[in-house]
Amino acid sequence: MSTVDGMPELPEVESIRRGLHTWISGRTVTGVEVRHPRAVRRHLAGADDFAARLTGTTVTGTHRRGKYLWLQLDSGDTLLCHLGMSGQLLISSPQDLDGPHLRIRFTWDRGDHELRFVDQRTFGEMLISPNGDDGPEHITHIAPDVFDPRFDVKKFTLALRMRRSQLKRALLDQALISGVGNIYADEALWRAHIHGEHPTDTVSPPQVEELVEHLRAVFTEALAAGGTSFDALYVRTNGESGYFDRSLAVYGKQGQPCPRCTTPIKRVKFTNRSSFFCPRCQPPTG
DNA sequence: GTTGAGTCCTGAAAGC
DNA sequence: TGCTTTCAGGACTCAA
Repeated sequence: MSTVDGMPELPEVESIRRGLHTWISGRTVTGVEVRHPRAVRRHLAGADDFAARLTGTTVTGTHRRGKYLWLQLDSGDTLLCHLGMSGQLLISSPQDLDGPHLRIRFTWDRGDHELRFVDQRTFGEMLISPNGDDGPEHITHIAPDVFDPRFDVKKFTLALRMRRSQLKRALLDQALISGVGNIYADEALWRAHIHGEHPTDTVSPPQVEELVEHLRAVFTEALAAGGTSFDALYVRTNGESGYFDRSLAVYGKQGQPCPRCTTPIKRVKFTNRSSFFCPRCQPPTG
């Protein structure tokens, strides 16, 4: 059996954003050291340009959409970040050992702490993106998440019903609704008693409203718990692991009793990953 | 418009 | 025991 990794989803990213805001809002970047070029692979001008354009800028705000996090800079640009599978943003003492997966180090005008982008699997990345009317220009295709004031459940329902796809697949499409990953998709679908393979074009408006409410609830609970963690890959900005995994009902629980009806949770293959559901509470017909 | 396969990468687990 | 192979997982690209 392979390990189940806890990848940063919306609650984890929001938890990190809040931690970052406290530490670096109003601070000026004095140095950037890119330790691995892959960490800035989408910053096409390269690591040196990345460092040069950040050095001397001041952080004026911290923002998030879905799983993307960005720092607003006084230069008019944003420092955009996606944590990928295993990314961490650590507030570290300069005396702390670097560790093998340090990708980028930021130093600040107050030299008591530095920010470290640490990422074992290097699926995470950072880039400088111009700030447009709709946030960083590189993520204009990313839909609002369920906490965004611009999120419109009626529009979302309409978009879903116009698709000829399956519900879980649609939930993971960041261009349709952002911030939902494999874990919370399974949890919200279980709470809503809906099978992930339910056709999108026959899902009812009340079903979508209920699903969205469950997404908000599961995110809120995870955020209160500090994020989900299955192993050492995910830690908050101060290095503490989250612990929401104790509250998960179905994700990673194959063979264990459904918390509602005690039917063993099933695991099925889903586009190179896994889906977990209760075959009784979430019948395939929806 | 939608799906599926491939790509990136690491390390744990499985297989031999 | 120790080596090799397999695999997960998000976002993106490309082909069908």
